[in-house]
Amino acid sequence: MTVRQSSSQAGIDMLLRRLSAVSALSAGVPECAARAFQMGRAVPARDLIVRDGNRENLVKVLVSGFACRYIYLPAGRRQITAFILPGDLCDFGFLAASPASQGAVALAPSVVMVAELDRFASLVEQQPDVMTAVLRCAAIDQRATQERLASLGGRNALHRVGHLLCELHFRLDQVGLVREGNVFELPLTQSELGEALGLSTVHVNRTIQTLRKLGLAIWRERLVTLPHPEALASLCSFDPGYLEMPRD
Amino acid sequence: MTVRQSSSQAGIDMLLRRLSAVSALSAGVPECAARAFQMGRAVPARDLIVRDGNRENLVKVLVSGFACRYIYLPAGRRQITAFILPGDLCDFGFLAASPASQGAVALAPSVVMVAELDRFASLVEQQPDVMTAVLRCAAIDQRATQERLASLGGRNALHRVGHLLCELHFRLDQVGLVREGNVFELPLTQSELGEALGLSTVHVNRTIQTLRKLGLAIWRERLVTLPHPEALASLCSFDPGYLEMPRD
DNA sequence: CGCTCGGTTGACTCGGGTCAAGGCCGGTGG
DNA sequence: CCACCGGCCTTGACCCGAGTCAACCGAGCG
Repeated sequence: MTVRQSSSQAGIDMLLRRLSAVSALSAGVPECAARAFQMGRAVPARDLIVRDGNRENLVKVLVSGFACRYIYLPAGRRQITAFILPGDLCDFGFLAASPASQGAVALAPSVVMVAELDRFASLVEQQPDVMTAVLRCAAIDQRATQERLASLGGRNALHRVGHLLCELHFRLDQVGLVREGNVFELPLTQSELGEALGLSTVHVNRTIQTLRKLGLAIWRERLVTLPHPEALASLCSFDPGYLEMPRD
Repeated sequence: MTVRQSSSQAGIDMLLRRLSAVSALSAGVPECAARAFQMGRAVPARDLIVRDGNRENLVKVLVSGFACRYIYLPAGRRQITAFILPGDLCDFGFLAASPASQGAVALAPSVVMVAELDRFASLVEQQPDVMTAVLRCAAIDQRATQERLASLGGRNALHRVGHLLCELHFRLDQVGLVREGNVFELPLTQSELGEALGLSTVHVNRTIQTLRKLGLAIWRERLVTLPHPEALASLCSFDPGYLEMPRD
């Protein structure tokens, strides 16, 4: 019972951290949100979180772990279109009353928290701030996709990898998941990185090594360290503007 | 006076064509929409339609012509993230009460129709169908971005160009802008195509020629002809699913 | 104990970028 | 009216970043 309580609370906390990074929330939100969402469910690595084309009428939030959205090219190649971090909504299809446009899959053992769409709708009705925040998250998601498009269109391998590391560092920091010394967990394989960046596994590997030799990023045993985040950001011309909402 | 009327009517028509391709609209929509929007304004090629980061509180619809959204890489390279066709909304930033995430610029002489945000809000209040349709357009826009991401990540030049031609053919057809014989206007330079697809101008040129030699696409004098749209679609594995909403 | 998966390395290839030059307009100014 | 100029398209020569193929290593696991 206590376990369920605390586990559920952790999920709500994470969601609130994410939402409040994006717009101010009024005082009643935590309680209302807690009523809308069910307890988190564990999802093993590689398990589907959202099936492509579904119509479940559920709003899903990643509580912990690591996930991604993807689409398949007919050639069999999988293109990762977005990384889903703790606090993030897994899919924004529900906003348009449309089926999920793409699948989402856990890349590491994860916990996912779910709300029925009608319960979420009444949450939003009581707490309009939440709607604003969610729409802003969707807008940021869209911008991040576009930024990655620009990466694939115009940056070389080194800049792509570095830029993505900067993005993940920034986003994880927003929800309090970066440790002392700019260290964070990155439970991805190099091949998955490649699927997101349009690079082969081999080349991702070599690029990581270059970054290590440059002293700009050390990635070992699922842990990434960025010794000089500003230097890396400037090398890859990473500007977090696209991940934030301007304060009014 | 009559000119204003008819010109304004053409804009509303185009918008309605686009919206009703995506979800059913109730009978009152045309009249309400006509009240919300002002008459179209001509925009010469290369002029800005939306300034990056603005907060104009305007909803803009492209009535005729051709436009794109873009972001700049610090290297100076411009990445085109979306093509805006007649009937399309130019920017979805207003949905999140956020500034425009990116600029939009006319690529050909165009006409843009504008609604004040509060007038648009009352249109949406009276006609909730419009909100659904707009959200679906935003969702489709997002999917198209992801599809292009997959193109840059996993397709070669021939497939990228062919796939984009298929997409434009499909979308122009949706709003009635494809002529007999699968001919449509494409007022773009090859360099602009390259900016959207992450290819150099030179290579776009060679690729177009290959498509012509294959008899799959003839592009000359701003006019594109697709002699065998199905053959091109199958070569590039173009599946328009991502541009449609499933019928309920 | 052998198998699979992820990371690492080397050798080779090739798609597409870059540079450079020439041709074809359409616009502009003398 | 013509000369000039700047976009845009086209072509050729050359080069390099990244893909592919192949092999090996270490760790976790049935």
